[in-house]
Amino acid sequence: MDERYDPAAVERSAREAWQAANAFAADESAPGEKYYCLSMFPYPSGRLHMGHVRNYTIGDVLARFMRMQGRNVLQPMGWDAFGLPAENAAMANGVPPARWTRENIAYMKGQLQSLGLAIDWRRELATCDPQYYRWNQWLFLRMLEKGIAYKKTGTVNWDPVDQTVLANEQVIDGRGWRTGALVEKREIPMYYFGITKYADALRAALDDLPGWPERVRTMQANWIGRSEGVELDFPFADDTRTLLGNDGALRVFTTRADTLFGVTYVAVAAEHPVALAAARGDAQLAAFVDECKRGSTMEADVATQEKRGMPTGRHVRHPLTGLQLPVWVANYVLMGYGEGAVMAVPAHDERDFEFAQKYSLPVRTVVGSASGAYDAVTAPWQEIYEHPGVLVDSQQFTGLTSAAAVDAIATALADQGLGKKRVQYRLRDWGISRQRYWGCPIPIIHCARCGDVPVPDKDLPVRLPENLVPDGSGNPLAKTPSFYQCKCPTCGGDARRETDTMDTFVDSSWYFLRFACADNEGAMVDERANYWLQVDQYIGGIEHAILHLLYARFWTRVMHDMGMVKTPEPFANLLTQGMVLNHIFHRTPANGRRQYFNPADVDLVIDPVTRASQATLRSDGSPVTYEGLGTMSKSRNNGVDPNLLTEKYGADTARLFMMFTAPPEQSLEWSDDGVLGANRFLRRLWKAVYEHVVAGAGQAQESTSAAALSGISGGDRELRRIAHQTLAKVEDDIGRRRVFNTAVAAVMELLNAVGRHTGQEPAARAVRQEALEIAVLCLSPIVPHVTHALWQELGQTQPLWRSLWRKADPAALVQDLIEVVVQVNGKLRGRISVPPGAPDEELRAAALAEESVRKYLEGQPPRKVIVVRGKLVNVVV
RNA sequence: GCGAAAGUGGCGAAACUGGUAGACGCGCAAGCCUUAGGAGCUUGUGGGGCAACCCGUGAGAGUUCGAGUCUCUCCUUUCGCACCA
Repeated sequence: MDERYDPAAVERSAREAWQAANAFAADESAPGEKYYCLSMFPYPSGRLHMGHVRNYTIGDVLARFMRMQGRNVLQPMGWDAFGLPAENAAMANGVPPARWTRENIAYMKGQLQSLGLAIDWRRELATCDPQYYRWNQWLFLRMLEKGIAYKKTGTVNWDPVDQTVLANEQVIDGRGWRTGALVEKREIPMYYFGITKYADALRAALDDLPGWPERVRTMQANWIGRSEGVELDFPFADDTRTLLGNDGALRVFTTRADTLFGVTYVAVAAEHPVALAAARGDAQLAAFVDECKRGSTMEADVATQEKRGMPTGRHVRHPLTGLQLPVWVANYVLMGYGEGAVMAVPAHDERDFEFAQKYSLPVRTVVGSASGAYDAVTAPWQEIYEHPGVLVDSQQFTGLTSAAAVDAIATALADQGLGKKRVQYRLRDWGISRQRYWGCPIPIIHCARCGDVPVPDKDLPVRLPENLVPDGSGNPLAKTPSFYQCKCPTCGGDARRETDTMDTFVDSSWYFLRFACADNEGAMVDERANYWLQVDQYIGGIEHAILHLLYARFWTRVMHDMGMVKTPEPFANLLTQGMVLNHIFHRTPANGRRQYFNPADVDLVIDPVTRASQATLRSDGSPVTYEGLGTMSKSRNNGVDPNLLTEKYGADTARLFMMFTAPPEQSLEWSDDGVLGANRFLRRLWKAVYEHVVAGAGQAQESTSAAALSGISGGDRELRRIAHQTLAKVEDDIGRRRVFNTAVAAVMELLNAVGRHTGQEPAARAVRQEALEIAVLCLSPIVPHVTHALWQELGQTQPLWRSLWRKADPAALVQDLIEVVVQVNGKLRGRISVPPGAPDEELRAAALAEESVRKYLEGQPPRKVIVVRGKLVNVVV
């Protein structure tokens, strides 16, 4: 055995052994209960970052641990390979996105492999493979048939200079990111998935996901946003009905039907038909409506805008009082929610109040607090009262509580056919059309005679040409006749192929199903998906808490309803790992842009008393500004390249650092010293095994069976107890609690105990042999390479990756005497040693006999004595 | 604004069920060793005090024999959502 721990050699040989044995190939017919362990697949951006390393290490620890528990484990890996960055890189380098993407995949696969992940690479897939995305297209067509997918106009960000659609992240301060031109909103036809039909099912099923973090479930529930209310009609009081050509009423949705008698105006969104109709005869209004359409479609931007509006000149009648009310266009009303129109109650709604104040609209108070603290009758008009309460000035509903009034008013409206109770969701249908090149083509053909014709299944996949280079102006597919020119499948005439591609969230909504049967060319999924699904453990970043996870749940449910998979929910357990943080340093030169410096080049000193920080750039000795901790990112130059880390110390050190420094859900602070510490521990582990092995060289190996070790005593017995305690603790920490830092700490303690243990007689050697085996076994999911080597050095014939976890020997855990704490008035005053099963009376007597206790009793009997068996005795004096 | 989570040594953290606060590691200090290394080993390390002891988990109150843990009020930080009618 080498005296020195050489990570490069150790890791190479371990990986070769795994590869030669095809050690992590997952087989449906293998024994053991299945365990599907999945980390979110990466976007092939070019290189792995530390967030990936953390994500995949967590998954690998669980996958390897479960293997050792006898489970039949599947851990696959793939590539979320479509998307905008490839197009940007293509523009910058003049290389087709396909080539850029595939080169990145090849490089990053090498990086992943050097981390030693126990992955079944035979199942690898990339979403840009036609054999993958053909099934996107296929299911899209099935959804179209079922009416789950449909076409309607939607609003997009339009760059008038580049003549192209922009993603939200390409709009900066309302301007196009490349041209700086003011972005416009544009209505274009798009395809949608009817996820709102599933809103209630998706929301209700959140309660059946106990393995998901509470906060993710809350975020999803809020996103779906269920609210119960009343939809009601305000009949038009003028000729608007003929103008619109509809049944003659303005429909609104409200959750506060109890405030109906406080309505003083009705407000509609700029895109509302009433607004558009009114604008036709009113140039000023038309200009305002037009202005509202400009600007970003981002809701967060909309939210910060000042409230503005204009009267339409149109009027409606109050459904119950018949009073005439003006209709306003208001920029705070969203076309996409409810009916795109609201009944405005300035007295009881802050937004309506603000608007009414600005435009001098009347305020009518109709609810007061039940306690009388807020007197609705005498309340000044400058105040609003948003809480529920008791109704005033509301005809026959006066005196009812808000809750009762909602029901009574809804009934009254329903009787007249003017309204009914309804549930409204915040969630909107999922628009999947993207006017982009590098994505999955939407399989539709537009024919002048036959309309929008689905591509027949036999013609799938609609292949994306891979040789195009986008130039930033519009979608290259729309400029490639060989792609868009086609024949109509129905009439055979000349037709035009849809050039929009699908949102990349579609690609990632079902990849976990395809891993189960990635080689099946004849079907999207097969029975193997039912074997592996649900994913037993899904691991990924919190940034996917809403969209990806919700879309994946929706897609799985659609496939479930079509009878393609048995489970409606894809992920049984979810672990959201924390971010990887590092320090951020910058300088702002007088003339130029802020310049960021890598923390590796900066010395940081923080005064422990004043908290003042002093950061100095090493190269020039001058100060830089310290911004604090933040997520590792290219733009702030505070990333650490995983390659440098693995080249210097090896993958095991990187993995150990990640697992030891913080629990998986918490953010993790980068620390060079911490990495060094992890490496030091592995060297100590190596040395401990080395010294043990060398000292015993040439001797027969002592038996470490429980029977052989039953007669040991003293230090031997103590070490054996610690070893078996560690075994139990690590199993619990990894298997149940999902905390790895305390598992590592426990093994560190075990190794410290091994260091204190001496003796070369057979019994001592056997105990130490067993303790080292347990240490190596416990660490093996976390640092698989070095433990693979040490396991062999400890004389094991079965390779570690084939070995099973050991159960702690109950006999080893038994202690002759245990320490019990003695408190006086809850303060620690002493300790006594007693047999584990000692009765309360004995504990009480022993505690009272303690010198430290008698001192406080001063000859008096204690007021009270509390005995917690096996833990403590508290004497109250 | 709404919602959620979190505040513990010089630092990362531990304390899972109300029961010894600070395990484990980093850093630091002293000493030892040496093939002088990004090495290794030993010891110490919450604050105060010679000591007995006292004080200590963001602040303040409460429940309890006993509170980092439970309750209330407040402060701070982080994250998410954000004109959702």
